[in-house]
Amino acid sequence: MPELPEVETARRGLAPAMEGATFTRVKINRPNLRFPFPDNFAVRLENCQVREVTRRAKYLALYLDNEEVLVMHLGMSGSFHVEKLDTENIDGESLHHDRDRFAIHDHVIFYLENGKNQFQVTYNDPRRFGFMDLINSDQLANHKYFANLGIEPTGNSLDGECIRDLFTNRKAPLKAAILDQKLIAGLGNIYVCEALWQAGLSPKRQAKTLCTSSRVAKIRADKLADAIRDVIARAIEAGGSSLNDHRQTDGTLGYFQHRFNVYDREGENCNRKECAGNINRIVQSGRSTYYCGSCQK
DNA sequence: AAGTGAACCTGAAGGC
DNA sequence: TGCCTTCAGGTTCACT
Repeated sequence: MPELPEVETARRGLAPAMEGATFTRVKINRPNLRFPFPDNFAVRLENCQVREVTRRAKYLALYLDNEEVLVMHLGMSGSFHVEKLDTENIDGESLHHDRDRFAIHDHVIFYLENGKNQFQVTYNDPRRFGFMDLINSDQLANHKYFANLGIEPTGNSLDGECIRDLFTNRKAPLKAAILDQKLIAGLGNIYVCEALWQAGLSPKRQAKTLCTSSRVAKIRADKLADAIRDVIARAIEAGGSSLNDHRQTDGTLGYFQHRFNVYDREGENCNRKECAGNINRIVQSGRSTYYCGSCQK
């Protein structure tokens, strides 16, 4: 699931429960996710206080008071569920309708308290492509997870000039270039398709075609940068997209999926006003690309 | 070096 | 009803 907006949504759900709170107990229900848990994972966390819950690209990084950082990636199907444990809601009528059914995939349970409240944070991940690791904070920036990450598509730093720098001499299709985490970090298959539609650019066009000195190339690069920032910002605002089981940490659904213009809309009409085309599905680098062949050039 | 496709794992959906 | 195939939000590794 989780592309940058979903991870940011998870971060915003975790922060109120975890920042300033201390791990009282950590329970792992299997020896590994995508990778084995680091040695003594639970013991190293217990009694640590969380200073800050941060996000970089699709990674969550929780800074702890012992100078370690809990790094977590949600893979394809990871999600968190936060429950406040209080006297009136001992058994927490969960908003997760199918929690029981998926409880076998509750691989990690964090218990925390902040002197006032107690929280249970459950990590669920059916496909187990996610992972967790503990890294010293002074090694974080140079760690393999983070060292090669590209620019963050949030804020205003990603602009047309930046895209032209990144895509210079790139022969790969534009779709593949935008998906490359070493160039721009955080976009996944859905939001790449959406951003390309919004910019009116074909996913099949070579990335370097936005880098010529022509006026039209510069305009295209500007439009693409604007579209990427806008799609990501709107998706974060909407609480991410909920496909299948994906929910926000309080169990409610994100709703950005109701605004998809191309993703998973094969055969349907293009949503652009003056466009009479419909949405095609092709496979690029082994993954589905959805786009309008009429208005994306 | 850069680009492509398979692999990792489980569940849902569709065809027969 | 069941069995089979295909596909899914990500990343990494092996290969051209």
